[in-house]
Parts: sequence; C-alpha cells; structure tokens
Amino acid sequence: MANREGLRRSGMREVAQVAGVSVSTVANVLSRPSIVAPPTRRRVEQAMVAVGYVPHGPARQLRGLPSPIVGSVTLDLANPFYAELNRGIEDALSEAGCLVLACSTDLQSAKERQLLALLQEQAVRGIIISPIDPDPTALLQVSRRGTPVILIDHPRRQLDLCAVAVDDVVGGELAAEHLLSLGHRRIAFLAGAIDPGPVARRREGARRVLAAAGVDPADALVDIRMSDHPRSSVSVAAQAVEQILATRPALTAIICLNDTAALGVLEGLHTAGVRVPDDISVVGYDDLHFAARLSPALTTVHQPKRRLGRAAAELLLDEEHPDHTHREVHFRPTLRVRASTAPPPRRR
Amino acid sequence: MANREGLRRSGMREVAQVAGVSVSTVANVLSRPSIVAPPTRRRVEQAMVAVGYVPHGPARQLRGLPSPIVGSVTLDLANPFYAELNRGIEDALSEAGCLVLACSTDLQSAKERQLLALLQEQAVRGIIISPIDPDPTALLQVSRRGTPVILIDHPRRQLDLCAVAVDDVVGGELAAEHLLSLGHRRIAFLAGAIDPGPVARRREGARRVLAAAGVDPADALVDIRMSDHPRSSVSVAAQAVEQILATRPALTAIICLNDTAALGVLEGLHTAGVRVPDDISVVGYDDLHFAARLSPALTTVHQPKRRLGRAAAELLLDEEHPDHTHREVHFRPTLRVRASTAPPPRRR
DNA sequence: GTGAAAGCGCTAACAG
DNA sequence: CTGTTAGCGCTTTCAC
Repeated sequence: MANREGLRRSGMREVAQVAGVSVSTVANVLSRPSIVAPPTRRRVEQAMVAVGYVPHGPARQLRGLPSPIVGSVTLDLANPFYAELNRGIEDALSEAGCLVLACSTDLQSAKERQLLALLQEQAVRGIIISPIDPDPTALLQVSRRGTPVILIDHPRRQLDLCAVAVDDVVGGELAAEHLLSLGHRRIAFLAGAIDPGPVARRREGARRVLAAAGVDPADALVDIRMSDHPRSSVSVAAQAVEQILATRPALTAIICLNDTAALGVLEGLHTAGVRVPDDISVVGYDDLHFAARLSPALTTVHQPKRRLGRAAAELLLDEEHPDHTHREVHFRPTLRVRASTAPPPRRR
Repeated sequence: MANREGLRRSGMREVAQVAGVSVSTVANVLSRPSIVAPPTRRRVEQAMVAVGYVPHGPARQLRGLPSPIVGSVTLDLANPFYAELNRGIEDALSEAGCLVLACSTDLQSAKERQLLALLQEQAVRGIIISPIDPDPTALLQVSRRGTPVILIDHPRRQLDLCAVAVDDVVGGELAAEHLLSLGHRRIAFLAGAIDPGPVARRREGARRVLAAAGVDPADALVDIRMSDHPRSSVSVAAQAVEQILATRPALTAIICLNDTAALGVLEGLHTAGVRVPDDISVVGYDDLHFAARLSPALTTVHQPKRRLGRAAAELLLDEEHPDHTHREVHFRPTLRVRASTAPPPRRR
C-alpha cells in the first residue's frame, strides 16, 4: 500500500527515501547499475516503480548530458518529400533513442531564423536543416555555439558543416536530356515564385544540357513562375497551365518543380483538352508514391528521400564522436521514365 | 572588441558581468523589463548581444516554467494523413511559440509505450496521440502525472482526457450508403492486418448501413485483410487485388481503408484489365491531395486533417488555463463522389 | 531598482 | 559499495 504512484511526479529524492538509501545511490542504479550491490539495487528498483519514478530530462541536460531531441527544419513538413525525409531522420534517430522536432519555415527566412533561435534555446542535440536563407552565417553561428548543424540540399562550399544532398544539377540534366533526346526544343520550366536553391540548380542543370547540345537555352527553356500559395500548390499549378497554353502555344514539354505541381499540371492539361504525352510531355520531380499511378504514369526524377534523411541523422549522431570530421554525403537522382513523356507532336 | 560572441555558449553570468550588474537584474530584463531602469536595461541588452546570449530552456524548465515542446504520436508521420495532421498541430502551436515533436509508432503498442515514456521524461508540455493501444491506462497515468494528453480519433468514453475525432462510423456509413444506393450488394472492405480503432469503426458503420437496408452484412460485406507492410502499402494493395479477383469474383465494389491503398487497388485493377468504375467501384478514405487527380478520380471520404490537428493543439494549449475542463471536439467526414464509383455491371 | 541567496532534479567527483 | 558535497543556468522571494 506504499504505492502512492499516480499523483504527480516524484523525483529521485522520494525514491531514495522509500528505498532507504541516498540519492546518489539511486543515481548509480540508473547510470552505473553494475557498481551497486544487487540487493540494494533491487530495493531501489522496487522503490522506483512504487513511486512511479520518471527521470527528469531537463535536469539531466542541465548537468551537461546531451538532449535526445534533434530539430528538423524544412520548408513544409506536410510536403510529402519532407515528410519522407523526416521519417528517414526519425528511423535513424530512434535507434539512438532520439526524437525529431519537426518544423516548417514556409519558405520564409524570418521563420527560419526564429526557429533556429528556438531550437538553440532548447539546447537540442543538433539541427538538420533544408535552408531557405542562402546566407549561411546564422547557421555557422549556431554551429559555433555548440549546436551541430547538418545541411540538406544546400551547397556546402567550404563551410565547416556536415551536409547531405541529392545532386540537383544532375536531376535537372536528367530531365532535360530525356526531353531533348525525344526531340523537344521548347520546354517550360515550372517553378514557384520563391526559388529555393534546389529548384534553381535543377533549372541550371537543364540549361547546361541544352547549351551542351547546341540549343540556345534562352530560347528553348522558358521560365514560368507560379504564384506561391503553398497550401494548394496543385490547384495553383492547374491554373498556371492555362496561362502557359495561352501565352506559349509552341511549348511541347513542361518540367515541373515537383510531382505535386505535376499533378496540377496534368489536371490543368486534361481540363484544357490537351493530351499527355501526345500534345505535351510532362516531367515531375521527387517520385512520390502516386507518381507511378497517375494516368498517364508520370515520368519524374527520383530522389532517395528516406535515405537522405537517414544519412543526415547519422551524420548528426556522429558529431558526438570526438574524432568527428565534417563531411558531405551525396546521392544521385535517377530518371524514371514512364508514360507522361513522348516525342513532340509532328505539326506544331 | 569586447565582442567575444561566437565561441561557445555564454549564460546570464557573463551577461551580468559585462553589463556590470547582477544575474537577477539580467533575469529581470528578460522576464519583467518594465521594473528595470531604462539605462540599466539598455546596458544589459547590449551585453546580451555582445556575448551572444541564448537563454537555456532546460534550466528554465527546471525552475518550473512550461516546456514549449509538444509531443505528437501518430502511426506514421510519413503517412500523408498524419503529415497533414501534424501540420495543423504545428500551425496552432507556432502561434504560441511551441514546437512539435513528431513520433511514429508503426502500429506497435510497444513503440507507443516507449515513446510515451520518452516524452514524459522530456517533460513536454503535453502529448497529442492517435493511439494504437486500445487500453487507455498508460495514457491516463501519463495525464495524472501531470502531462496533458489529447486523444485523436479514439473513443473518449468517460476518460478524463480531451479528445478530437472525425466520426469514423459516419464515414463508413457514407461510403456504404453511397455504394448501396448505386445498387451494390457485394462489397469488399479492404483493411490492414492490424486494425486500428478508426478502421474498425468504419467497417462497423458500413455494416450498420447494410443491416438497416435489410441486407445481411455477413453476406454483403466481405472483410479482406492485407499483410501489413507499412512502407509500401500501395503495392501491397495492388497485390491484394489479385487475390480479391481470384477468390471473390462476385464483388462489385471495394471500400479501401485509405486513399493510399486505393491507389494500389486502382493500379491492381488496371493491370488485371478490370475497368473502374464499369466493372468494379472503388471508394477511398481521407481525400488526399491526389485523390481528385487520379483517373478515374477517386470517390472518397474527406476528413478535415489540418483542422483536426489544429483543434487538438488548441485543446492542449487550453489545458494551461486554470479553469480548463476536458472536452471533446467532433468533426463530420463528408463523402466526395467522383468518378471511381458507378452502378454495378448488369451481368455479374 | 538592484542584489544576495535559495533551490528546481539531477550528476559526478570524492570521502568514507 | 554508499553517502556527502557541489554545482549545472535559471527564477524568485526578500532584503537592501
């Protein structure tokens, strides 16, 4: 009946009292059970369940132990790409008993800064970030102050940070090469109003391929920007299509910034009565689970989303290690050719 | 040049020293700026930026201030339904300066228990959970020990907890009613191997509707279970279809546990050469962004995912309030009739 | 208005 | 093996 557990939290003191030992013995049972005499240990363990003891994480942290919490800062955690990424992070972290604090910036540098500050205050174990702000000084500062930072899909340059990335330039090249080899010479590159690094690099990749093939990119690659309303990017894309069709009738292919946008594009083309791929080819990016099941099945550039997250988390956990050196892990995107791309129509 | 900021973390002590005041004055500047003389305050504020002061959250918590971190425990954070839910939670929390710690249980009660323990240790502000374990005692205990718990899609019964839910029985009814009114009398209910509460309730709803219409559910509603491999539920569903077609040729409609499974079902039917909705009708659940863009566009039951998360977070934040009383917020799912359902074929 | 002091729950020497 | 002690960084009375 000594079981008073259930009402409020009790600490090591109560445990010690019930077990008739000192707090440090309780502490020993927790962190170095082997040095405690088995009978004592048992007594303490019983006392712990009797009072319903739950260790207090923040107090431990105050004593200098690392927090099990890792911050993940992405553009939008509801975006399937980042949801998968976060899952990869979680998978790797959970093996180490760590947890993911998932945050969205909605493409706003201000929010990003705010989140970095908050995470720093929480003294998280580290931060995995897909930055929107091209200026890395804030990140470097966070890192210098003792919170490890892992970059996702951001040029590392000479930065003194770890990074993981899928090569976006290659991704853009793959998409453009494919269309080029099919015979397309008037290609739209559909992006958002705000252009995060990865999208810009894909465009650059596409441009390079065209130039290398002797096609003038300024002429062959038409840049189209959607108004950014992240909540419903697919309907925005559908609208964008109307505009494309109206102003650029000569276009024979569209490269979309991601599969979600491609979804909207397919819909827009469908309602406009334009056939895919017969009249216009469409290429997505990310290879989300639904891409292969659309009709037509979407040709897209695959990214290893979970593995990316996993790699980031592993790098972060490795920062603990005394002889850790910052490094970069690279992945290559791969083209998944499906049914949404074909040679351009004969008559333009 | 006194600016030593950048190397390691510095605390209130350094700030106090640089500003030539005591720690308590620094503390006052932070928590009650008004009682500090303006010149002093300015001096302190300058000192804070000079040393690059970052408050230490855990230490504050130790002094009894609430943590800004809220745990969200779902079946899988990469599942678009839960990703949207988490985003709703994040939206509401961010307005209060709080953050979401997102966790996945993968339908395993053991993981759930483990996560609850971890979150409790972190002394989070509260926990929002979509429980897989039907036994609520662990949750009640967490709550009694001082960590507020908000239930998602879990029967509250007389439990002394807040809850938010979309009425799953109604959802099942809507789906079944729709098919029934189209003339279907042999309907498959496709679920996973593990049957979380929400799915069980949808099946129950479907059953009720059939019974109420004078159709024997034991006969008209065929229960089909997929092997649970959460990572690729869509391909599993595609496989399940083969089996359905082989063993139950008389079926004219399939209700899927969610849209992702429906994706696989559509694919499976397509490869099997079965036309949707001409030969078989398909109904999904959740109304994910891609549902309306499939072909045929998916008839499905819509759930207000973000609002659900928002409501949960708001209830949680309200638990702070001294005169808070536990309550339940309900949402009604709605049927979205699209192109994947039609009357059954004449000849069976 | 400002500072001194106590202590949140825990860990880590160090003594016994 | 076990207990004593001294803080970790911060908030909060309570004197000055």
